[in-house]
Amino acid sequence: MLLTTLLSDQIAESLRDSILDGTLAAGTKLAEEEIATRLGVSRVPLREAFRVLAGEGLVTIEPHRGVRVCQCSDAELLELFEVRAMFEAHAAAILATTRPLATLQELDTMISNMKLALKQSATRDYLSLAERFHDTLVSQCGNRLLKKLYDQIRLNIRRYQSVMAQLPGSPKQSIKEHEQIVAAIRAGDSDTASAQASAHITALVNRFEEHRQKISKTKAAIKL
Amino acid sequence: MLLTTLLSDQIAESLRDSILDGTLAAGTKLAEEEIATRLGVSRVPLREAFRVLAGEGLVTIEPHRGVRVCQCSDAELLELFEVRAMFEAHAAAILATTRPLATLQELDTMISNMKLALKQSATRDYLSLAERFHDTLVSQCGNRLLKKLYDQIRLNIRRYQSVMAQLPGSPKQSIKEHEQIVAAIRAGDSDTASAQASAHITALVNRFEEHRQKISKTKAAIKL
DNA sequence: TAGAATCGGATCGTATAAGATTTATACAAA
DNA sequence: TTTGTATAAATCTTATACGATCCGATTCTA
Repeated sequence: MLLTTLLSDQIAESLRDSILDGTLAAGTKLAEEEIATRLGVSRVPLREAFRVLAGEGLVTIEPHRGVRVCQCSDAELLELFEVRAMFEAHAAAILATTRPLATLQELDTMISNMKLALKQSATRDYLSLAERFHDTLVSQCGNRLLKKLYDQIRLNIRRYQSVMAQLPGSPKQSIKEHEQIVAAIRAGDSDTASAQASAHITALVNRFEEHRQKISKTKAAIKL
Repeated sequence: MLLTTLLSDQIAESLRDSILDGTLAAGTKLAEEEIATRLGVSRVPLREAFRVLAGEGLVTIEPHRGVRVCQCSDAELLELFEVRAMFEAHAAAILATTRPLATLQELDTMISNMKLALKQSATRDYLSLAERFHDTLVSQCGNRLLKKLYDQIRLNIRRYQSVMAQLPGSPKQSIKEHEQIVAAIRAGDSDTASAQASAHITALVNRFEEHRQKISKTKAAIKL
């Protein structure tokens, strides 16, 4: 059999997918024996895959206790978003100085399509486009290390995508924010571009915070 | 509570140290058999250690071809410094809003000691203090994820510390820059604090760039 | 009931072997 | 000399088995 990709990488990918889509929920224990037999692989590549996932911050390895899917607290989630805001703000600032025409057109097209999706109530397409918008921002800034670290952040955020998607958002306002970012980049205004990019994420976090407070109040009411 | 450390982690630490201090130079191949026997361990934990180091960006794993110490190009080194500048600028901006008294005093003390070390021509102490200054900046900003990613960046930069330390720098100017960062933080001026922190790194990069150009000119002259 | 000893289960590390891929070497052909 | 191919060697990858070690829980003891 011709093996082009390493088995350990295939295992990592498989487990990563399961963690990101929620099949393996936070806190789930990943028992070596069980998963090895389930995937039909041996312990050696599986343990290597665990190390990769641990490096990505998706699982934690506790010596002699096993591997668990990371449990991300609300505080850590906020830290995640703060770092994400920093990355996107920096990327936007760089783009405002380089102003690559192709990228700007690409961003314009995405915003147009977002408007279209919104008009057709295609929420799924809309969210997909929004995600691609932000990825493009960072991908095109020219710093590959920046992108690499950003991808790692996004990996962890993606686990909470379903939660974030259900927030009572205002798509119209969101689209406007995207347009403001692109406008600032096109104008070559680094400061404004980074400020807008940062504010865009902050707005998302604020909505999450409000939602979380409602939830905790509801829980408190139930307890009474 | 973790009573024992995993052998794979000990191996990773050992190899990491050797890479950082230059014992294992960039491009060196890390043959499984050879290193396993040299360290007196078996290959399973060694392979796990390789995965950890790969996640830290210190080695690259080429399927069926082995593991090599990463070769960092000049362009990648510049990217590294740009990202580092972003991190420190962001940390400084946060500190300017929180202004923790203890941290400010700590930074003051470090600068005093830097002046002292400079007066005594204790270059080693001076560089060590400068490094701690920057670490403190990021450690005290309150975002642990930020610090975690920053540490990873620093790990890679540390490999080139000996090169950077030999640059014809101006310690007096450097100390002045540190003072300006602290002053901006104390004044609660986020924008200035981040700008100063960023400029401080940019100054370092500029010195590196000038030095690199001299080197390449020298090499070109030799070839003629 | 509190603390110590014990036991089961899972993880960790080693050793060994077979399968797969790359690299080296030798040799023939252009 | 260069190019291409076939074989061999070396190394990496994966599988499997076994013992050692550690954690958690249960049981025993005072």
